[in-house]
Amino acid sequence: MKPRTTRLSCAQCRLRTRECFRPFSADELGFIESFKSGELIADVGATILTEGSNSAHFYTVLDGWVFRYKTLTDGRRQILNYGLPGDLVGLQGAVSDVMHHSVEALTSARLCIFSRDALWTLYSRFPSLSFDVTWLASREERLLDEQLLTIGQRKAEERIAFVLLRLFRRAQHVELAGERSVELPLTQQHLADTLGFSLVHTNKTLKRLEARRLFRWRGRQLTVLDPAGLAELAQYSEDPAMRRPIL
Amino acid sequence: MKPRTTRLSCAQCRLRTRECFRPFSADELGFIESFKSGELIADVGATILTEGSNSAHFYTVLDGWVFRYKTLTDGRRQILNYGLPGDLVGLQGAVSDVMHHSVEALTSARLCIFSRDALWTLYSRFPSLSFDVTWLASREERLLDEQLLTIGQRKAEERIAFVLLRLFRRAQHVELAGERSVELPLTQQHLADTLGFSLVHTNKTLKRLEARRLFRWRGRQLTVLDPAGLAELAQYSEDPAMRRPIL
DNA sequence: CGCGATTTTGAGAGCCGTCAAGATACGTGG
DNA sequence: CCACGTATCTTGACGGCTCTCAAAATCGCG
Repeated sequence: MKPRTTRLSCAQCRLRTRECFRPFSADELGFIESFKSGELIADVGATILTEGSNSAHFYTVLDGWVFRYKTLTDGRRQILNYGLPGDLVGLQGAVSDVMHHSVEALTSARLCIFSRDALWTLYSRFPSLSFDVTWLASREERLLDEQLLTIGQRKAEERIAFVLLRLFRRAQHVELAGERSVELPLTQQHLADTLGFSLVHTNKTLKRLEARRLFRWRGRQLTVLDPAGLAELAQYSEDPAMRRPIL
Repeated sequence: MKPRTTRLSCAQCRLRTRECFRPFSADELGFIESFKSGELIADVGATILTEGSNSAHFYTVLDGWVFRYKTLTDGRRQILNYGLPGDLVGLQGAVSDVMHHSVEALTSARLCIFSRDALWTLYSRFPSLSFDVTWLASREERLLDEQLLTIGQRKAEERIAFVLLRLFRRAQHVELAGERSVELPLTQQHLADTLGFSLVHTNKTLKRLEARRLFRWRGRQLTVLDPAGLAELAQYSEDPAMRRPIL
């Protein structure tokens, strides 16, 4: 009988069984297995990667939520994006030398650790996985493009509608959300720092939208009451569900 | 608006001789050569890629400036980033299926055409070039992160300082700018759509900065009078010059 | 029950958008 | 070479969106 390890083999990884991820060959799984150098458990608020440092690792989120952010010297903080299970974080630091943003755990989180040095081996031996990495980078870019459009051009109510609906759909896709509701681990301060608004203005806009019965957000529970209305307000276009890669 | 195509060997490509790009092996050059399926000449204002379409190609900018943008249904436009010689555009459409942004020529431009189908061959046969593609995607992500911080958190004067200095440095890096000045092909409307400001407010802020003698922008010529002052205002950190890849 | 974190609400100030009009630059045809 | 039209830039006035400051209410947790 095998000794019980703290880490699951990739083939048994509960994440991979979810419908939203593409299946992998035994070869691929074997390599990823060897590529993986452990798991990281991060408590709420723990800093996973720090801007300006050069990390030896990058990660796949296995469990929980994290977020990427940048700050200015006087403390202003911009949240760039959120990481949910299946998302890759820290690739940028692995490809270039220095991290240009920080990553923090929004909930307690479990991450799969990859060594940066091993990335080159992946590229030389597994074209399919290399392509996956590029796919993931390209998806991140798309999310950033959308966020830039949101912050640059959408008005307050549209911004909130867009960001909440986007997070809801992303959570749904990885089976973290039900048909109408999701447990959102954000505070209004997080949302404000995502939108580029002050906390006060975020709160007032949120209340106005709730009064319009588009959604209800109490405690950690976000309930989407009128998905179509939200989508119309935000000019949110649903993207076709497809099975995506994961490292 | 009608595209013409020509052909030029990659080994002789004048872009590659510039110091800012990494050297390539004969093998790599040979493959890129076969990978290249022609050149596209785009006139000022020509649309190179369209959001929602699925393009069969992606491109490297050889000459001129282009920009990526997204729009809302009522015409609001967010410029996401600019493409200068050496930059890759349209990779996202090649990796996923549909383009999620549009690309337009800011000046008349010449682009190297790559067939999307050939991307897979590149990944299976040239790990080094695959890694380059990922490097380029990661660099684009970094620029978007910065822009998100700029639009979300920086104030009007800081935003303009940051964007102008960033464009100036990028142009310098590819030898499009001199020690103190560059020919910027943007209108104030482009800048406004980049910053998320109205044209009027952009103009007034621009005048205020010129009055502080940080730069002068007359006609198409931008002259940086006080780089250190600009950098401090914008909290712009120079990144070390390094030789970067190009496809 | 008490404390810190988070949320909520009000008031006043200021940044930024819209509207409008004029000025300047540039290309084209007469 | 000038006239004219279009694109771009500039400036002023005014309204509104968003910020800051402040304080109270609520929640989460030991």
